Amino acid sequence: MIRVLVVDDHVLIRKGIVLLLENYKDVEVVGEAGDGAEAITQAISLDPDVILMDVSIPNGLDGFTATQEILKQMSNVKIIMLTMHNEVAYIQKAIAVEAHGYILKNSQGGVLYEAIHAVYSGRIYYNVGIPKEQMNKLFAHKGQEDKCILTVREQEIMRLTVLGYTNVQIAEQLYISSKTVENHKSNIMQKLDLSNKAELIQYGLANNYM
Amino acid sequence: MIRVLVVDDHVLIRKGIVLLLENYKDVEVVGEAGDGAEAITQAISLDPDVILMDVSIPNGLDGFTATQEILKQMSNVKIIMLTMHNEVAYIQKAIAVEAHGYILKNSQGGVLYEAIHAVYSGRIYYNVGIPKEQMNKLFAHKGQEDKCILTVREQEIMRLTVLGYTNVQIAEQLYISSKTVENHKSNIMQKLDLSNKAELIQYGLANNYM
DNA sequence: AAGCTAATAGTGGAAAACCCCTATATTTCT
DNA sequence: AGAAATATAGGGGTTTTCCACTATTAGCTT
Repeated sequence: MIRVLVVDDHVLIRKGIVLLLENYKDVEVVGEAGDGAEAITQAISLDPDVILMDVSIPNGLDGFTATQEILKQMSNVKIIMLTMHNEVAYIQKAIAVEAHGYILKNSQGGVLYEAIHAVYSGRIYYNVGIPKEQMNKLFAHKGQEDKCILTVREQEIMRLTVLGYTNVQIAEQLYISSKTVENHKSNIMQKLDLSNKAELIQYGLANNYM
Repeated sequence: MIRVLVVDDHVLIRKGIVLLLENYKDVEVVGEAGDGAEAITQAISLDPDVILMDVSIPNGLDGFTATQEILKQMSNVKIIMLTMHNEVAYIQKAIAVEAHGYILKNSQGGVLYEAIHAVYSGRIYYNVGIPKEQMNKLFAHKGQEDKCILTVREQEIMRLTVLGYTNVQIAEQLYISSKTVENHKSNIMQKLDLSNKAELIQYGLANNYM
């Protein structure tokens, strides 16, 4: 029996996935979580074999950060990232936090089952829509590129910027000064070598910061 | 028995929803579709009682457009929009295309069942996280805004705006003055009853002006 | 202890956006 | 022919960005 914890902020989707998993006789859903913080406490108290972790869960603590936290405290659990996006930036991030699996929400149901079995028996299972050579390159460059990736705060700024909020509106939402927002923005631009706002927005859109 | 068609591009989520629905004895899932075009053909051939329609389905034909098309050809079917976003612009759009229901993916499972029953028996079911007065205003303004369709030029301005270009950059691309761009923008905002840039951008993103 | 990074906040000036108007030529609808 | 919609452009004033700096604090790393 593989004991699974399901993490997704959308109740409907989470319940759906749980039902889907309950079809399999050797899989048991032992718990559910709706955000990153809950995921961490549930992981510790339930000690599941596998965690299905949605990437874009709310309340600051995203799926990657939660994954990192959990793996820091529990070395035995296997974590599969679950997302709608097959953007390279996400996959890179998943590799960086050493997630054991990565599958897309528009996979067939069988893929989910396969992934659970694969990571449970110690394998790495990345089912993504990008060429194998590129995947290998990503794994090879592991460790290098977590320095060219945005911090959690920067990601949040990026997201809100893409959504068209002004610096002042972003500042209000995050309880910081609009000047700080400005600074984060220019740091992001420097990190990603972007030279104007349009490029920033388009990078954000391409990498699904929405 | 209420015959339901489920439309969502993410296979995993779709299967999950189907399983969720199959728990209810008076609901029968008669079909599934993964994009707008498929939704339309399935709707016509299966003649379901209720369609659960995800908003952000790919391949150009989004959930709203598909809904409009289907309702144009079949007056009896009830359509519930299903989305992650409770943005006003989305809800407005749902009202404009005369969807019978609108629920969020992070609703409880029971909400889905309630919604299906409500629309099946002829009621309107909008379960959204915004105040009632605002909802009423949105419904009151209905009819005004289905003629509020953007002109070709306005759509172009919208697209470039969403992509983060400044007024001057847009002006250069279209060989017009930046003042004209400004005017188009404010016309768009007036037409769509949007009060700031963030709403404009989010409307644009929601409606795939990218 | 020294150094690094992330997050915070500021100054000050130039550029751009935003807002509320007016105005004109063209096309399209009635 | 007259009215309405579309696309164009500008004036003038207020607010916001953008840019190039400086600076402080907290939390790591070595």
